[in-house]
Amino acid sequence: MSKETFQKRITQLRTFLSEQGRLPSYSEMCELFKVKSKQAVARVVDKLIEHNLVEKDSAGRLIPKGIKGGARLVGTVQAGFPSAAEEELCDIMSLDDFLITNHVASFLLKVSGDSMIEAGIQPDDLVLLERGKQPSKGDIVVAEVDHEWTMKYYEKVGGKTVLKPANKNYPTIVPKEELVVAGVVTAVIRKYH
Amino acid sequence: MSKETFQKRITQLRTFLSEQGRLPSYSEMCELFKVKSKQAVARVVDKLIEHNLVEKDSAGRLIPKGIKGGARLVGTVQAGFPSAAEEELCDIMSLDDFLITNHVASFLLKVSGDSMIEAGIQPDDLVLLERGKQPSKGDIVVAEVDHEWTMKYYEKVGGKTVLKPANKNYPTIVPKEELVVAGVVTAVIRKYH
DNA sequence: TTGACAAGTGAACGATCGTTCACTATACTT
DNA sequence: AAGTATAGTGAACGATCGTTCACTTGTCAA
Repeated sequence: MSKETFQKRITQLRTFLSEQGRLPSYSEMCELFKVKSKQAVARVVDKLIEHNLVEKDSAGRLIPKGIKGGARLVGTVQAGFPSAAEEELCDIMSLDDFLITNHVASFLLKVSGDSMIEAGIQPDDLVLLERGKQPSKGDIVVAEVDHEWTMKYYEKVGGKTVLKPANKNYPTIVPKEELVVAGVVTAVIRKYH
Repeated sequence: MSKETFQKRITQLRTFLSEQGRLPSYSEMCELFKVKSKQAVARVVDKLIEHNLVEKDSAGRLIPKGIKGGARLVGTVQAGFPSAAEEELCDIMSLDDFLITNHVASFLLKVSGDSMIEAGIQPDDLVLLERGKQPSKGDIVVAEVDHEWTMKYYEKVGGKTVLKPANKNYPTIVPKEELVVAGVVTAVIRKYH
């Protein structure tokens, strides 16, 4: 099979996966690849496994691996875009898998206010929170302090926990009564429209 | 079936999905749910479809819908965390699906330099680019200008395209020879470690 | 206590699954 | 031109798929 044909079929699989949420069966791949025999498909699948794009479970069912839903990570802004030829070599990265390490404890909150603007967190950004994680000095946390919710830097001053904004127009918060850290910010996501 | 049992089973499905990359078959759900009959599973599936968590394709195979890999979107920072009781009601959002609208034309680049710092884009952030999209005034673009790659605001001054940084220490770029817009920034992603 | 509904059992169904067989067609090398 | 992999064909296989049957058990309200 030519390299171009193989790449085209990977794209077809990727499209099917993102549309159907699963990999096609062998018969479905026959239609997809315009071939009439499952044996032909089986050879393609073997090649996919060689390239670490899919896996097989114990019953022979296909599990997506390198072929998942994310975007290609291709380099840096300075280096610019790779040529079309290099593109295919790059890793596909699922943003879900990349950002979310603890599925059950992760939440998204929309940012309101500009108290963390100097940390590059703007109003209407989304922050990914991991609940129950122990915050370290300098982490950004979402906390309930004196019955109000806020997002700030988690800092220690003289053995006492304080919450520092990343905006010089706001004061550092020294909790009077109670400080409940609800979660640690593990990622920031901003989408442009 | 009690509400708690149902929620537990949704969690089991979600775990299976994120581990195996697919939804379990009816027999596998029998083991997963600790029941012995597929009829029992079929009723659970019907309930999942009612709640819009999964779909069935024409052949009866299950397609994940509301049950996908993302994180729960639960509100705003000001409002804080919902109570544990409310949590389950929230939408699960796949970050892949949310951020990436055009799979084949989307790429990730790592940001180098601080020329967009005032737009909340810091060094080592990731930007999601859509290649080939027509930029509008005010969009952030990655472009090759006079043989160098850079990320800037896309602006028009007197009918001519210029690239403005979001950092007052950098000058506006007026392209001398050529300006090639490689892609428009559609999202910014920052991960803390 | 009884009745009604929900949840689970166990067995059967045709359809499709992934695998494997022997064979043919195409492409490329020597 | 002959030889050799590579790619595709077509048919068969047992296993598992999702569906459906009649039936039993569990739960809660009247």
